[in-house]
Amino acid sequence: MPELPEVETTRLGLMPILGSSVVKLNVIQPRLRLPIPDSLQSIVGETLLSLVRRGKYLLLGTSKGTALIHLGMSGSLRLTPTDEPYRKHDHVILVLDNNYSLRFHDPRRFGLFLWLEDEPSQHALLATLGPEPLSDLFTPEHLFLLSRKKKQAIKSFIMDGHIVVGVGNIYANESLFYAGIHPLTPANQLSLTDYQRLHQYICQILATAIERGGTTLRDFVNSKGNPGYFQQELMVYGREGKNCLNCQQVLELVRINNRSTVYCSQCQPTFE
DNA sequence: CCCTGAACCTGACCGC
DNA sequence: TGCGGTCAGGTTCAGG
Repeated sequence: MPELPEVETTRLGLMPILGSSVVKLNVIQPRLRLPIPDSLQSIVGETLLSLVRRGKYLLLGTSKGTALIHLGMSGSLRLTPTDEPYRKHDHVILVLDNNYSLRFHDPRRFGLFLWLEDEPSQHALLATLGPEPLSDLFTPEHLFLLSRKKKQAIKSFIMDGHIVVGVGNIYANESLFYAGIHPLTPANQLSLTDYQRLHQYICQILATAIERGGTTLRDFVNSKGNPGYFQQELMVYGREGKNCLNCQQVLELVRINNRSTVYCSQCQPTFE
């Protein structure tokens, strides 16, 4: 389930673990996207000091090093009573000193659970990431300048974590719909004005989703206050073949970089 | 360098 | 009930 809002919601829900110590580590399945390193044993005995999000990564800090965690497509982190039975696909268990355990669960195993001894921001997986979408470093000008030599589809461009982190498939679809931009538009064909609009909706949709604590965009209202945008579900994602909630046009489905892409041919007109 | 498609995995669902 | 195909919220990497 995890897009950036879910990762942030996970982080906030786990903040109570800070201050507790790890009394035991149990690695049941070390084969994730990258193997869980033996050095993760170093976390045993450590007090959990910080929990920070960078893009869709979570960084669990101790005085000796940092656990770098990614939930992939199907991962989750839960705090459970230590005596609760394991579930299938519980791969990593941090037993804490307060009768609770932190459990990393990930059926598809596209996630990560690494241990970094050095400055985390220097790690290869983090060093080249783009700005946080809800930070001052993410601006319309940033998108505009980086896009000038890119003829790839705008949807691929905003989903590239080296351009901006945290825009996953759902929110890429939704942002482009609200901005009225066809997802196949070459990135270098959009104007600064287009990027101002797109930037605004990326920020607004992510912030709203975080406020709501998850994926759904219940009651999301766009900046124009369009009453047609007040509804219970996503506007386009997963709605191919149904009517556009803004204009009733049947929503189209295309694949862009192997990802389902849904759009309204009337609200998101084809680029020229 | 740019870009696309495949790859990594398991599970849910759908049609036969 | 089972089988095969397709799809799923992420990211990296080979190859054109």
